Amino acid sequence: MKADTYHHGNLKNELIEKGLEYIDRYGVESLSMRKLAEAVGVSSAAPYAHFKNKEAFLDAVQEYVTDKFYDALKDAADNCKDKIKVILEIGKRYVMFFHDNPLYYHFLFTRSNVKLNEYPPFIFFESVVTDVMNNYVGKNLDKETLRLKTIALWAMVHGLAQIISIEGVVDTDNLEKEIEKILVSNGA
Amino acid sequence: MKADTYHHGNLKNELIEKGLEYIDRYGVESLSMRKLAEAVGVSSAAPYAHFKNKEAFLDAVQEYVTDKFYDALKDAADNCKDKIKVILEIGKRYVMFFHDNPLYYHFLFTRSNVKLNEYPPFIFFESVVTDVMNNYVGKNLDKETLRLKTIALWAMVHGLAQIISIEGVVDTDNLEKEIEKILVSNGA
DNA sequence: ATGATAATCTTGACAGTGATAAGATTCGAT
DNA sequence: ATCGAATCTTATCACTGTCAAGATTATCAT
Repeated sequence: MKADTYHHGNLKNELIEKGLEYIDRYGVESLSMRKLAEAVGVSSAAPYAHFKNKEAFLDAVQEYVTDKFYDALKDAADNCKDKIKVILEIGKRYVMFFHDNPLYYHFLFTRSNVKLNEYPPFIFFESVVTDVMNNYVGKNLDKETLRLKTIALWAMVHGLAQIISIEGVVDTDNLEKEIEKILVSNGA
Repeated sequence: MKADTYHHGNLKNELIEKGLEYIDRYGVESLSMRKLAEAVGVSSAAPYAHFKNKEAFLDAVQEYVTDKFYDALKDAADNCKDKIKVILEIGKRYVMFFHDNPLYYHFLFTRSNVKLNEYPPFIFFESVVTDVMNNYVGKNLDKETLRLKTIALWAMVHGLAQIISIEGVVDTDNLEKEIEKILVSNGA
């Protein structure tokens, strides 16, 4: 082997990104470590120097996508001047994120290692809801009610994301407006 | 081979039921056609007389579970005398169905062949919502609003099922009561 | 009943998969 | 420059989905 290429140099990251590309295009099921290794130009056992097994590799990709997802929600919140509408904007971005990358949804939420209470996007969402409810909406809700409200909102947005991104119930003409209508009509 | 056992007799159904058992216990990922064949007492290629491939087999199992799911929702509606509360009761049963069998959820909704508009449980749900809104709740909603309302309700219940069954946000002490509170606080 | 045809099941094989062990190559700190 | 650690290759294993060929049984017209 040539000295130049024996050590790849950036294998770990490149595997993650190539893996995500595959998942986005073909879904997790059709992803194999060997094909991935070949696509990156490395032998089939090389990835196992960086990841204990396929499961651990997928965990890493999942974390990578979760970061993107989190950033998207945060960006939606940051770019919303009217604080009253911030929950709605996050909800729209949530749905659109998976609408743009339908295969992400299954990949992210099919893997059973998500504990919502420790899930950064949810924690962020909860803090926003709390903030908005306490400081911008008149009502002063108690902790319990606030939590139930948060869960209900998250559930609706989450369910909506699946329905729209994967099962195509809503026609895509005016998708964002349509999403808004649905969310608003149910307390977002 | 002994004459008595060469023809299994009920292989197709038994494969489906054994397969479901596996999925319920260990998840789809760890299900292999060969193990399944062995568990049922048949050679590894036998299943392919009944199913074109693994995909087609899983489709059959999925249909089988979907029927159970549909029956559960229908049963919840039938056993509810107070028509005003029927949506709530369906929602509770929906969530509980997957709470009792968490691995069903991923199996059912991970497979990307569900089109909500042709999905019997959803069609049933939509008809119930329409009926209740038109005949038991005072409001006379137009078709468009009704449809958005239905989608929002379904999305919330659907999202809630995932959150509760898999991600364990709500403690299980008074689960049904808790679900009720969440749904009621958001228009169910 | 007999025989033909179809349905069902077995055996044996193939390529592809995740994973590991043993060894080769290179990097980095000393 | 050297030695240990990190990284990569080669070879191999058990397992998987699936198919082709043939064996066995069921079905049904005659």
